[in-house]
Amino acid sequence: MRSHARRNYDQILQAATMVFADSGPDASLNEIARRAGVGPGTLYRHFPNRQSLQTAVLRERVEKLCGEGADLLRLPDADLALMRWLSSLLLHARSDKGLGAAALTGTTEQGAQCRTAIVETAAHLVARAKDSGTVRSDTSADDLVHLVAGIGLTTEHQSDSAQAERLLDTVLKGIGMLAISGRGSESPRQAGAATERSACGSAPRVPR
Amino acid sequence: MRSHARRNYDQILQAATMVFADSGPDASLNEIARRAGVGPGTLYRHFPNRQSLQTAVLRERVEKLCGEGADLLRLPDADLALMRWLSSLLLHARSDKGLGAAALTGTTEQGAQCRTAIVETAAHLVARAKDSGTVRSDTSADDLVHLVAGIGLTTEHQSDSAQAERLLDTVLKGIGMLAISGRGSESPRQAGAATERSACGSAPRVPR
DNA sequence: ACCTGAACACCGTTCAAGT
DNA sequence: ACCTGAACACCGTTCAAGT
Repeated sequence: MRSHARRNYDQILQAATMVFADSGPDASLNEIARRAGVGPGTLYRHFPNRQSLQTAVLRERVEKLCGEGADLLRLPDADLALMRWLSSLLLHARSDKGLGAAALTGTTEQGAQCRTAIVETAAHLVARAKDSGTVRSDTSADDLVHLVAGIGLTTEHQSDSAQAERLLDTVLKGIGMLAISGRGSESPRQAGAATERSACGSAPRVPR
Repeated sequence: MRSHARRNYDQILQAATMVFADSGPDASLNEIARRAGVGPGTLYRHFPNRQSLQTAVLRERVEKLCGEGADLLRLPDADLALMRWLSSLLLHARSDKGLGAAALTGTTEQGAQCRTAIVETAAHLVARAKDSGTVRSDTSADDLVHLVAGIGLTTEHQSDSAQAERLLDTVLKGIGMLAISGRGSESPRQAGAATERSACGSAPRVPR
């Protein structure tokens, strides 16, 4: 019978992934249960609250995101590494109509756990960018994650990510990156996250 | 009979103000109708959707906020004026558990109207801060409002506003304000929005 | 003509009844 | 002992029935 329960768990997770992708973080839990072919009680037994289901769906993505952060620590340019990772974090926050950002701002135990992993990854990249990069020493990793989550939330209804990337560039300038050239900068092309990313194309992110 | 309808309208608005303050932007519309002593249909007749009720509650506050922005245009220091107004905007966004920010990111006609008024006010202050202040010329008023709304959303569950103000300081630095002293700044007290505001105390914001 | 609340479909959540 | 879906209270929304 244990295998039956396990199968239910997997089906709920699979259904939740689909429904959250369709309808965003506030999707109906009953619909998820319906699509998984189980009763609502079964869903609640496996996932006591909405956020535990959200974070379960996001778990793999968050692990991948943190893994990418660890890889980027090997990149020679500390600033570039942090910049790239924050771009990925923004992509994560904006995924599935703000599901990533919603999980990041949650207050339950599962949400806090998810945020802790992300903030720790950010902290490593930030520390290195302070030491060998241009990032100001008073920069807080937790603040940075909150700012990116905020950008994700405020742009979550936009399908285009252009504005979100522009907002991230402003934040990057705010912590000392992107070579601010002072008042009334005339340079039409700042080396922002957007342009950096497209210029880099599909090149591997970590040198061997 | 028209006066009766008018009285209903006022009672709904008054009830909505109370309930939104208690329960935030997602408060139950039926409860608002109940507290106003009317049926749900009456509420829907006066306010066809949730956002029209939210913006009606916020209308006075938004007008006051825009009025404050117009007053601040008379302040000699253009940077300080923009800084103070963005502090007020953040306060607005965070009010009533994120009601202000929710109205700012909405997609209905009423929400767009509310946002337009705020972005226009921001645009005047930004333009002046570019001309006679330190704000970079590529700064967008719309982006700025989105950033503040994002900070409001990402900190809406926090009763303390300390982090929100810190995040705003980072954004201000990102647009060229707050006298960035370069990499690894050692100065423990940046002249941020938070400290500026408390240092100013209850002094009038506009000189005569 | 304008206003209204009973009624509908749906939601989140629980817990008595099953295996 | 573990699992479950019928049942409950509530939500947003509508529209036939009232004045």
